[in-house]
Amino acid sequence: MAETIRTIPTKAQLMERLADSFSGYYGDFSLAAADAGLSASQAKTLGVLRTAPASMRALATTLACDASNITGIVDRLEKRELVRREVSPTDRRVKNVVLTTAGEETVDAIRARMHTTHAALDALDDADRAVLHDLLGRVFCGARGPRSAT
Amino acid sequence: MAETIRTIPTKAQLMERLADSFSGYYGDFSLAAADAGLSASQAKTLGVLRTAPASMRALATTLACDASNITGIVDRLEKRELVRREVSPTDRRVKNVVLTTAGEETVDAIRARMHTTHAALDALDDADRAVLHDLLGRVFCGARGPRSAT
DNA sequence: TCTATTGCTTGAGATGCTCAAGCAACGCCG
DNA sequence: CGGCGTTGCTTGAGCATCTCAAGCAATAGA
Repeated sequence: MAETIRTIPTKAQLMERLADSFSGYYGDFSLAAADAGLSASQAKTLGVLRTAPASMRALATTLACDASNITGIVDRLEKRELVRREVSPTDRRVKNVVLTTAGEETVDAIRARMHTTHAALDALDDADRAVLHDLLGRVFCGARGPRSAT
Repeated sequence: MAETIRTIPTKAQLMERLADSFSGYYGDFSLAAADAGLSASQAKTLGVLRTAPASMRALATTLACDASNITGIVDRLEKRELVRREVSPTDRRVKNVVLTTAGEETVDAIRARMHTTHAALDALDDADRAVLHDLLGRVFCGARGPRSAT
């Protein structure tokens, strides 16, 4: 990989870049979701569940909205059999929302249809992709940096 | 900066990381917007306008939604004097939406209140921030890579 | 047990969103 | 010039999303 020369961005520039990036990603995402006949909120919810099942409460926290909101979204997803409510065995108040097989396929199909994002990622080489994956993990997922060979 | 060792993520892993990252960003963003008394859509619209004024049509394209949708959002933003409609001098059909000073301050205030994101960015050093800024630009803004010193 | 808390749902009211329809301004072409 | 298709925005209908307040069932703690 080449040594690169960059100017250091200010914090405000970086925030603006994040906002622009998010805007671009979200546009691509919601168009892909619409292709699958889903709203952005529904697709976002499916996406969260792709990693692991979650309770209604956990979904509300992750999506930063009121729990009553999740009730309606999950109602509609359940009606389409993309998702299933399962009463928690350890706490009968809790309902765990689980993706059905059709639900998993839908998430994958939506991600596959994000043509703009895919094309952009294709323009990166493996090393850049690795760096991006790592940096995003550290910023948004609280991951530690990779092993350092200093 | 240290030489680092990373494993190469698959495309699917990278897509999932992007989804998680934007989920995290969106949560932080919409909480900050709510602090300012704005919905996520309203705040997103203001954010787009922070870079430059745009016509209703351009906003609809950028936000990947119907133009009639923008009418309502801009109506409400205008009612709060965060935004102004200006008839284009070159095409009287077109209305350019421009941020007021209060609007600019609101965007900046929202970005400043994104504590989770700020804290995460603070954990990066300057070099990492530069790399992140560059990679996001190449993926989502169609920017070319930085000058290479290979 | 009694009580406070937690997880989910319901209903009301505002906003977001898409579609179809409509008006005004533009552009082109005869 | 005059006609005519196109474009930019708005309106209205209909449903989804979202917040808030209220309510019920199950849990946890005293």
